[in-house]
Amino acid sequence: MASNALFAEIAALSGDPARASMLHALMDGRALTAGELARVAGITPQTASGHLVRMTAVGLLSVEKQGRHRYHRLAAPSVAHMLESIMQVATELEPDRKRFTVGPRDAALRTARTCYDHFAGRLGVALADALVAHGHVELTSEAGILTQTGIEFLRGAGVDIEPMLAQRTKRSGRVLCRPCLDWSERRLHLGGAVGAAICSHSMAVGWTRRLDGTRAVLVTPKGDRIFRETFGATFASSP
Amino acid sequence: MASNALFAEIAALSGDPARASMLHALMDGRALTAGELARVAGITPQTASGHLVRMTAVGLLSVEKQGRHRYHRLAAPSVAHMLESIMQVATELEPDRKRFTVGPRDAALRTARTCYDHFAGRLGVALADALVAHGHVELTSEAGILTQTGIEFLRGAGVDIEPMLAQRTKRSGRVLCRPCLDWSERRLHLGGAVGAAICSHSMAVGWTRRLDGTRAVLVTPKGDRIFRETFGATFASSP
DNA sequence: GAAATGCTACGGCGACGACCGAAGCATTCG
DNA sequence: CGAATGCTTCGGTCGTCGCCGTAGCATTTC
Repeated sequence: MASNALFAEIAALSGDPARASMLHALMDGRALTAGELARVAGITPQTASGHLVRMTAVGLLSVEKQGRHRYHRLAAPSVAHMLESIMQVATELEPDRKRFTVGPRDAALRTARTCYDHFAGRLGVALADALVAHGHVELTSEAGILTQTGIEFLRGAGVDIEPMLAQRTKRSGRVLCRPCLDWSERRLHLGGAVGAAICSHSMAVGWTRRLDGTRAVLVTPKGDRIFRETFGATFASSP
Repeated sequence: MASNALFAEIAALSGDPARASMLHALMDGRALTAGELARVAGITPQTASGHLVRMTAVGLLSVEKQGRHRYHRLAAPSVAHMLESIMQVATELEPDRKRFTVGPRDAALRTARTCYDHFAGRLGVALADALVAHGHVELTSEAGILTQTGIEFLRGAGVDIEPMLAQRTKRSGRVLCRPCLDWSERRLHLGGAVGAAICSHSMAVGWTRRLDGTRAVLVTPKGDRIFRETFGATFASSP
């Protein structure tokens, strides 16, 4: 197989601490500037620029020029999925040293955050649990499906699922979706197209909004009511 | 998040050409000796030993001592899944230079091989296609499910699916499974517990057997008949 | 017991690459 | 038009790591 070199290059690009920090910061699906990424990684802009050029050249990142800024984002969902899977291995191999350092910022991240294109943290897990409990979704570590009642439920909640219905399998009338292991909660939550649809709709109608410049997500009072009353999800904003 | 260092270390370990070769060779789920892995990677045993110690220390590999040999294998399915996901990114980013160099060995690999614990290559794709065509499996790039008729079909074919039935979701009576993108065929095939069950059963009853010391798989005449007549899979042993 | 095999620890060499300072291009603002 | 901002390119330094040769330990074989 000739692609061994490319495989190694991709893994090596992900394997430098500074680049890993940048990729991690990009995992919420937003586009960040080179300066922001440099700050996240704790390196100078020159060094960050070099890293970004390399990752873009290989195709891990895509760049969009806007004024004097250059916005970088993950080039494809498969890249996000790869980072997830590496993170999952890291989570499994993590020794028992206390799991994650606790800080104010981390607290917000654990409460609710985005994971590339869907919700994670306690919010993501709570929503997934609620959907499973009501029979709207079935979920295992290998795969998930949105049931017929789930399709109707989401449609009723205003979440646009038409694109997903187009790709659903003929016989089932159900939409397959992807499970995603949350690294802070160590629980499954809802990824894939279904999770993305819920997340983007929540942002669009103001159930949630992004917090400053991080992956953290704020649940608005309106969203809190919807999630509790309509979705039936119970989660506390503080652990 | 404190696990950034571990994330980077895991990716870096996968990112060296020699180590990548070894991990790749281990992706069929078998356990190989340090010497075999050294030969695969094209390095001396001393160097390979160093690599293996490091990967084992972190937890990517597990070792089993047997006489004067030390057998190394991937430590967990999540590691195989991670390697798959990196390979998928590599496949997507591969420039148009002709896909894979053709050689006698490669031809056998493209016909039928194992992918950690299930079938890949034309055999894997053909089996997945046939199961989908008969309504036994539904498959998208995000997830897959084994339908009720699929459960009965596999049971009738003698494939042990009891362990999977134990983890199936209550309401559906269906077993979720994992899709896996084949890097040579660029098509989905059947991974996860369902794919593993089919593969191990095929090996056990002699429908297939491993070819010398590689990932390549030979379909026996008996297996060829079963796959064609019972599964309804059509695939040619030469492209 | 001695030789052979498989693997691992040690030491040194060589190269790749991560990093920053200085300098140069684009873009925006006053 | 200058000044400021954001980013990139270039040169040079330094640390890390992949590699092998030698040597040493375990296990098997004769």
